[in-house]
Amino acid sequence: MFLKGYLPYRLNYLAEMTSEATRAIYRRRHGLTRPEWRVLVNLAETDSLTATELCARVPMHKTKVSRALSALEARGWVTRAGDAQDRRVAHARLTPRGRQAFARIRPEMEAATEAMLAPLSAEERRTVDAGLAVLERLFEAQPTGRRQRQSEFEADDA
Amino acid sequence: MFLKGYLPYRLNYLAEMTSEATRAIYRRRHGLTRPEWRVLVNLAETDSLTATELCARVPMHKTKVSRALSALEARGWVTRAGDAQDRRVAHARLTPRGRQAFARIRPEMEAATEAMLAPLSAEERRTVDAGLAVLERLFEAQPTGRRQRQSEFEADDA
DNA sequence: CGTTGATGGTTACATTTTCAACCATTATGG
DNA sequence: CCATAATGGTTGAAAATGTAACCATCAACG
Repeated sequence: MFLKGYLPYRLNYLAEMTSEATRAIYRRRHGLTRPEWRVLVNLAETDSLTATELCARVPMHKTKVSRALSALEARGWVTRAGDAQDRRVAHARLTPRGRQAFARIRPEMEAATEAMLAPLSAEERRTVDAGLAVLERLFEAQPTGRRQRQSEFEADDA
Repeated sequence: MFLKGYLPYRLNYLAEMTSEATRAIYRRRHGLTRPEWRVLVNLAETDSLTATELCARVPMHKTKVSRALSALEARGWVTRAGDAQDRRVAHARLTPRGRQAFARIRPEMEAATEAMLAPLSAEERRTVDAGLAVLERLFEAQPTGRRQRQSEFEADDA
């Protein structure tokens, strides 16, 4: 059969399934879009990041990052400060309220993920991890045919 | 670290990476959206399907399926015929031109996928397959917490 | 310096997707 | 039968995304 067993299909299906529970949390419960949530996570992990650094880390297209930052700023969760050396760049960082929000949401997200994976044994988790690691190495090792990052790539959740 | 190693993130990243090459084909070369391509695949595999059956197989939200069918019909690749028993349902099937189109596109899609996976050994492919199979079983076995299908779920490519 | 080209980031516009409401038809239950 | 609810499918408006163009600044080089 053409469809089943086809790799991009399988990955997209699983990505969607695993994202469902967490999306409900950041989206419905906290009114965040996916880019906003991802930017929030990355800002919480580091002290401050420019939009370009966020693009590389998130990873997402710069327009999404730009809009996510604007939305989070409007919400009072992020501030942006200009750079002294290079006046093109702006350093974004979480406000205290932003950090509090992240501290509230993060455990909900982790709990939802863990609940979803609860039925898996340690052995099974290793099997999953090994499979994904193979593909990750593939794209790490073979950047050919792949846009030089900052691409309009999309990745869900946290 | 919170972000890396997080399952939905990893799956989405890989889904996006593996979808990139095939998307360029159905989209740029053949002017199809993702829902249209997926509907095309499923209609090519079976003789005829109703929109509801497509929703279950694709799987995608019914509005996407509806619009994909309309687009393919406008393109002359699909026809829809009413049901004798139940006048709400319509059976969609590919026209000869639709089948020809699929026959043209399919090998391109398969070649792109195979080219992408070419660096992987048979052993590595088994590892990938085993990992994905674990997760697939998880969602097969545990339909709890998951909308009763026909959900607005999204899956890429073929 | 002045021109040219790259880079960081935003904005505008077209396309897609989501969400809810909707129509038509069929099932259900007094 | 009649009312109510459920189902198959479509549509419209709002939200999100993709794409390209754009502005400002900086870097390179004559």
